[in-house]
Amino acid sequence: MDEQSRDLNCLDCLEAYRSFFSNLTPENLHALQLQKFIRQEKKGVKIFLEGSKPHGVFCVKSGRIKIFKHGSYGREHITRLAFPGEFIGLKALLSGTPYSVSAQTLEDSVLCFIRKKEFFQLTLRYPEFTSALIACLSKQLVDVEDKMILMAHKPVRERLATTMLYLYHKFLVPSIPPENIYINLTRQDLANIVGTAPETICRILTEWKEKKSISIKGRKIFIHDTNMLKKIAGSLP
Amino acid sequence: MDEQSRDLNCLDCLEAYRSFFSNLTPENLHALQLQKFIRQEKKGVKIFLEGSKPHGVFCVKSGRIKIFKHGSYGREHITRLAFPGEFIGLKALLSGTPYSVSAQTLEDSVLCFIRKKEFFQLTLRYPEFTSALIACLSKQLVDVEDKMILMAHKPVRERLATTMLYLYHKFLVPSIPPENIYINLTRQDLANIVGTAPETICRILTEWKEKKSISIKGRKIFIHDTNMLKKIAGSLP
DNA sequence: TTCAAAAGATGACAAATGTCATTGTTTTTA
DNA sequence: TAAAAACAATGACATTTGTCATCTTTTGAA
Repeated sequence: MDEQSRDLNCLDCLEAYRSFFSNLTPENLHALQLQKFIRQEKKGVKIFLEGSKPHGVFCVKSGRIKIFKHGSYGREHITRLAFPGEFIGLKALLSGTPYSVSAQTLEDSVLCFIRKKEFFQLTLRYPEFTSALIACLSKQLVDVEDKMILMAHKPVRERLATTMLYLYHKFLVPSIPPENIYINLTRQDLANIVGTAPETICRILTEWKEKKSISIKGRKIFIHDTNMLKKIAGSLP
Repeated sequence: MDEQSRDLNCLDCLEAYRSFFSNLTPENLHALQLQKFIRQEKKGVKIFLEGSKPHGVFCVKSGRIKIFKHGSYGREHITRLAFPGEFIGLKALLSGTPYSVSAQTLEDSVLCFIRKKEFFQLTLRYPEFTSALIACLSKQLVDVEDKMILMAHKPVRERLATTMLYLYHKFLVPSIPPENIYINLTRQDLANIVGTAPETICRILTEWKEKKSISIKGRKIFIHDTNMLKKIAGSLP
């Protein structure tokens, strides 16, 4: 941990409206606020490794984090990207098992860290905190099951469309007009999310580009026609 | 609910050693025992439907239950099979959302039912019950993520090998010698778990049969050489 | 700003999987 | 137990996706 301080407020994270913290009462939040450490990291830094033991839980303050598993033949399987306001390493901490995944920054990022001991004190002291945790885990379970079905039962094109729509919404920020939002991931990372080869990603993207549904500037992917993607994803008739 | 009684003991379910209940104290178990209803169902009966609201949680006493989602074109995506000692509908109850899946018996089955109100009273009265729930959900999350990676990043042959090994272990019962254990599912159901067409299942099974690693009697699949399957599944070198 | 290294795009071909049709067998139900 | 219905197996062929090679463009570090 390169730098530690306590000068960022948890209320800032609340602004990341998708946060788990939006379930918490101000009292819970204040308790959390007193307990946390700040960790600033450059792009490409590993936060923790598959197999190691968690000593607490992280919350993303800014930046994006890649959560992944090493597969055979040096392949990488990305299980999710973590955005501001989201927990990292919650599962491992709660189940009392080593990390089942690794985490690495995709860009310069700031993380908050709450130590194991203080985290569990919070669960003991604030029952609503525990309820929020259970609701959060159940919700995650529903989401992962949906993703599992998507991966198991749909062709690559459909998986990519669904993934890009999902990412698009995650990248959306109120302060930036939607048409300026872009997905900024390597083709390899996209392939590692969708479960295919980077060449296949390129081909499908080129096809959609020719249909003017998206445009591509280097690594950046701009989405113009979400309805077209929704049709392919099967969420529109 | 066709029949209701209270004459089955939760300790019986403990014998289903894989049960969540093995995490519970005798006191918790006794409390549960007093609260539950019994529901006996024939093969093929729907226990609940995707989109409906949960009024409690089920626990499988005997039989096997198919948990699935309806997809496009009348397809069916099986997310899991529930065996004796396992909960059904826990996610939905805990997250306070409608069922995200449907449940249907694969054979004549007996289920226990604990009503919502009594279930949440248990969580309030017994903190260890809540901890067990959180650990259970976290564990499930790890499992589903593994399954997601399997489905997203592995070819059908590997997915089928992994699935069959998993099912084989689930079907194992101490009272029956392992060589008499068989997987008893339609090719369609297997395909709906693995995410492929039933024809593809048939072809791979025939291939393995010719290699003497399995044998097939009608619908029943006997596994002779688990190591060969483990090799294909990638869990052996 | 420049340049090396990394990443993107694309063609050619191979392999895996899906679809449809047909036939024989097992399972279910009356 | 017999007939009907559902299921399993298999061939032929279409489609999708993966792999390898090559060339171009972008990115990031000096």
